[in-house]
Amino acid sequence: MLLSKSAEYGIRATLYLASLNQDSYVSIRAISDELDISFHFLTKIFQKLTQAGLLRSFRGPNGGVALARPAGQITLMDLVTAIDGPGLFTECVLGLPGCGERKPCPLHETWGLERDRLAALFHNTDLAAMAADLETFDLRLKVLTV
Amino acid sequence: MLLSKSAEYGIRATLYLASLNQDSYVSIRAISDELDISFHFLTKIFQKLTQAGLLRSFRGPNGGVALARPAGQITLMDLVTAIDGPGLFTECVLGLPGCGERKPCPLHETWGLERDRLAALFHNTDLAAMAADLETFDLRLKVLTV
DNA sequence: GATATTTAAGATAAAGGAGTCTGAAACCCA
DNA sequence: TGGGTTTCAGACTCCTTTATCTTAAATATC
Repeated sequence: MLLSKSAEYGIRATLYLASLNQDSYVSIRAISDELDISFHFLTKIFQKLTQAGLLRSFRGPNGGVALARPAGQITLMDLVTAIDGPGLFTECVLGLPGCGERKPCPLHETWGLERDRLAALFHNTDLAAMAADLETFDLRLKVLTV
Repeated sequence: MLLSKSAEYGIRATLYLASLNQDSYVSIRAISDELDISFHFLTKIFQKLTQAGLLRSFRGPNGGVALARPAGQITLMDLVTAIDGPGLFTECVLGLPGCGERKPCPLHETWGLERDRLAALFHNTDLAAMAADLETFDLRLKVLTV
C-alpha cells in the first residue's frame, strides 16, 4: 500500500474541507459524518495536521478545524509527510539502511527516478487544484453507499 | 512504505539466489545467513514463491530452493504480486473502493499515470538483468555490518 | 531400517497500525 | 456561574504484519 489509512483519510478529509471554501471553522464531526470516517480516528489525524501547522483548530461551540493557509499553498506532499513521515520519498525500496550512491542496492537507480517523479507530483499537487478538479469533473471523496 | 518487509526480503533473497547462477538447490539457511534475514520468516516467503510457481524446492540433504524458470523470465512484478498481491497496481490510492472511470477520485488520473509507469518498470525488470547489474556495479543486497 | 538434513505447515508471540472510548481542557451562551 | 459543545490527550482494544518456535513430511546417506 502506498499510503497509510491515516494518510488516505487525512487527504480526503482535508480536501473536503478545502472544497467547502468556508471561512469559519468546520466541526470534525460534520466531516467524519460526511465522509464516513471514524470520528475519533479522524480527530487524531487532524491533531497531527494541526501540530504540523497545516490546519488551525478551535474548541467549543462553532469550533472545529480550518486550513491554516490558502488551499493553494497546501500540497499533497505536506499532508503525506505530516502524517506518514518522509519515508516513502527517502528510504531504500528494498529496506537497506544506508543505501546510497556509495553502495547502492540493485533498485537504487531505477526506483530513484520514479520516486523523484512521484515526489514532484505530490509536491506540485495542491488542495486548490484538487478542489477545482473535484467540482469540474464531479469527482468523489466518499465510499459509494449502495 | 511501498513494499512490505516480506516483499523486500523476497526480492533480495531471490536475486541473491539468481546471482549464484547455480544449477543445484541452495538451502534457505545458507541464504538467510548470508543476507541476515530470519530463517523461519524467509522460509515462509519462499513457500509463497514456490506455490506461485516462481521457485522449485526440494527437501532433505542437498535440498533447498532454486529458480523455477530462467532468471530472465522472473520479473519484479512476479515477485511483488506473489508476495504482496496486486493491490499496489490496482487499488485506488485514496482507498476508495470502486474508484474508476465512472466516478474517479481526485487522484485517479494523476496517480494512474505514475502507477502505470511503476508497473511497467516492475514488469520490465527481471532477475537476470538485476543480477548482471549486481556484478557490474558491485551493488549490495546485505545490510552493512559495522 | 536408522539417522541426519532440509522444506512444509501450523501454533504462538511480539510489534505496529487501525480504531474505540473516556475524561480533561477550552470555549460559548444563557 | 453553570451547562452544553467541541477539540485535545491518553489509555485501551482489535487486527495485521513480522517474527519465532515446534512438529511433521520428505529425502539422502549409512
